[in-house]
Amino acid sequence: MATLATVAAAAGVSRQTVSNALNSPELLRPDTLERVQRAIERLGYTPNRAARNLRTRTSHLVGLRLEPAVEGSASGLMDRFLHSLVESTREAGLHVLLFTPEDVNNPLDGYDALLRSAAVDAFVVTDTYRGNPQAAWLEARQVPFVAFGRPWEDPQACFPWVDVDGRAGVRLAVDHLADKGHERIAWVGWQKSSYIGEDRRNGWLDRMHERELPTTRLSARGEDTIEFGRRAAHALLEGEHPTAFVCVSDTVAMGVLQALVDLGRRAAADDVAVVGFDDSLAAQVTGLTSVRQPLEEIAVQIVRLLEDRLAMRTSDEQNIILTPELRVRDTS
Amino acid sequence: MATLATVAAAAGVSRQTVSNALNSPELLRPDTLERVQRAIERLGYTPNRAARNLRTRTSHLVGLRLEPAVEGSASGLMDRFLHSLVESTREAGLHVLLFTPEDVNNPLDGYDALLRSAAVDAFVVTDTYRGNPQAAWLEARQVPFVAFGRPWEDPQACFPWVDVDGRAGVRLAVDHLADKGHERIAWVGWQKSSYIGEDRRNGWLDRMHERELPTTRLSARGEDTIEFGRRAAHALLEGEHPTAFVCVSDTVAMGVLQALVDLGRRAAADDVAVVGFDDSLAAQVTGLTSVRQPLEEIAVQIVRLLEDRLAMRTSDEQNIILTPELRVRDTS
DNA sequence: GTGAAAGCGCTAACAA
DNA sequence: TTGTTAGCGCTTTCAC
Repeated sequence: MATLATVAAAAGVSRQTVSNALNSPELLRPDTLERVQRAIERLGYTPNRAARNLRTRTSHLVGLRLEPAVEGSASGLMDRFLHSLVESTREAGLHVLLFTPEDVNNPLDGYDALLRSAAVDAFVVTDTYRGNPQAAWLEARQVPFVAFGRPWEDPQACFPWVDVDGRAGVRLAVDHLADKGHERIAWVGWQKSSYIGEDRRNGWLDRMHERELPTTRLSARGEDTIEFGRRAAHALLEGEHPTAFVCVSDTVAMGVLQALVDLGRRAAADDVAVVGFDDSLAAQVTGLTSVRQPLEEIAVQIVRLLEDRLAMRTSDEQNIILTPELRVRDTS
Repeated sequence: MATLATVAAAAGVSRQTVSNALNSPELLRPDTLERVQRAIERLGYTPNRAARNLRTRTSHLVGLRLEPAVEGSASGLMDRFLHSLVESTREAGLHVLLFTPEDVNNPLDGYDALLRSAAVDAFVVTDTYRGNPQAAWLEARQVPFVAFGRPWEDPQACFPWVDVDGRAGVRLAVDHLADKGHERIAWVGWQKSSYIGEDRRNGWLDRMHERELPTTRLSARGEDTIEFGRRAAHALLEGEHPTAFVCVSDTVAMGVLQALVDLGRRAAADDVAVVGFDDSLAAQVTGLTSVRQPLEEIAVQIVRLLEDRLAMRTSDEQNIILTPELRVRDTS
């Protein structure tokens, strides 16, 4: 395997000159540079990562803790997000290193070991929906990181994060349905304890009030399960006869769709309309209209903030909220 | 940050002794070992990865090239697989490093750079459905790797791989349906050019013949899209009136389900039964019976083979075929 | 603009 | 059983 020394010998220069050709090419005289570059090319030389890491005390690796996917939940956002993130990190000269905790219930598990062994330079923190002790922990240790998800329980918390404006997403959904003439638009959401759930629900409330549409007894709250969506839809349909449903998630929306099948009705623009949230594969495949998170853009912004942080630049705006878009399909 | 030297000084031993305490504890006298371990504990010492990597010429990193997820396709297996893989690698003291190619159409892109920079020790190759030039390329360079997916186009190819017995999976589906009394069981599959598609289809053929059930004009082939599934189901229902469909994928199965809705019929055990393949989130969420790939076990076996390979052990059996199971739900 | 020297933190080989 | 020496491949510093 070629090393700096090999290349230097081949090009008839010293090792440092080769190193400079790679890291500060502007220091070399053009002809020397080209001679070195040809030698590098010819020998297929690539700098050894371990040596470079040891010397520079960086790894160009970003850690990401993979949380267990929930079976039976429609979303599966991680796949799309991961791909975008790996793509963005590549363009920034970084790589993504995955890890899982030994103890899933300990939100800090796994971070410490990677950090102490200097295996990663930074983290991307994604599991912020349950609160983010990781963020506080990392912040306290001055570890560079960017969160996907904002610190709901502590809005004052000062660290870089990127999040989606769920509220705006649901507003889009309500507008879409109201524009189609729907007036009795129901909300099927998560429990009050969920910050994200309440944020999305507020989008529904906002717009319904702005458009002077009724909301009384048109809202249901429960778990993120199909079964809950189904039960909620049955109850709502029996009571206030909504003509449309906006759901906090695709999973819940799938339950609503099932309820309509139970009743021999169709989820469609001309009967009962249904809108989900996440634009999961299940939504794409069943023709469910859904709010789509801009995961690609989120990844780009996360990496941008990460680069700022790694370069010790303080970004002017280190909290970014992106607006989702509505993917209209058969069910609305 | 604590180093070997720090710990050695704290414990009153030499650096090498600390190193041995970590890597060959059996060499130390119990009391020395304990003294060193206490110092390690007290100082919160973890060996520096870069230094260790440089010295041992290993990184304990496994590269995985992330292929773009196909929008509109139901499967989304990668999420589940990745999680299992990361879990298994953790237990083996390895980590997963993700990368994407700059040029998606070049199946080799990305491997070379990681290899030459000694950034990874090995690869897990997953995109074998299009043939596997990567495998040949890696094999030629004696790079340790294990493939998820067998070398269909070159069964003689000699490298470690783990795959799922799609044929057996479909046999399970046919058995299940035939046991329920179905006789006219249709196949909706991929084009003849797909090895995986043909393998699965053979499972259908096998069992149908063994049970002396008809197959003539009960088979359709096409792309992996919902639209194809829908069209195929319409055509088959008009012609040979099948009472059940076995599909090569959940995506296609979703199309079949839509066709049934079009015709005002129900996908259910007592009307037209439908079985998919992959046990995607879409299947879980729509109640589609589906063949589930044992991704967790696949990951375990891949890591086992990887460890063998990295330890230069030649495994007795380096090709492993695992049998999927049937997840029975509402549609059958 | 180029080269020589030093050392990042670790482990393999050997000496004590 | 423990310690000493050397060096993995690179970059940083400083002299030329």
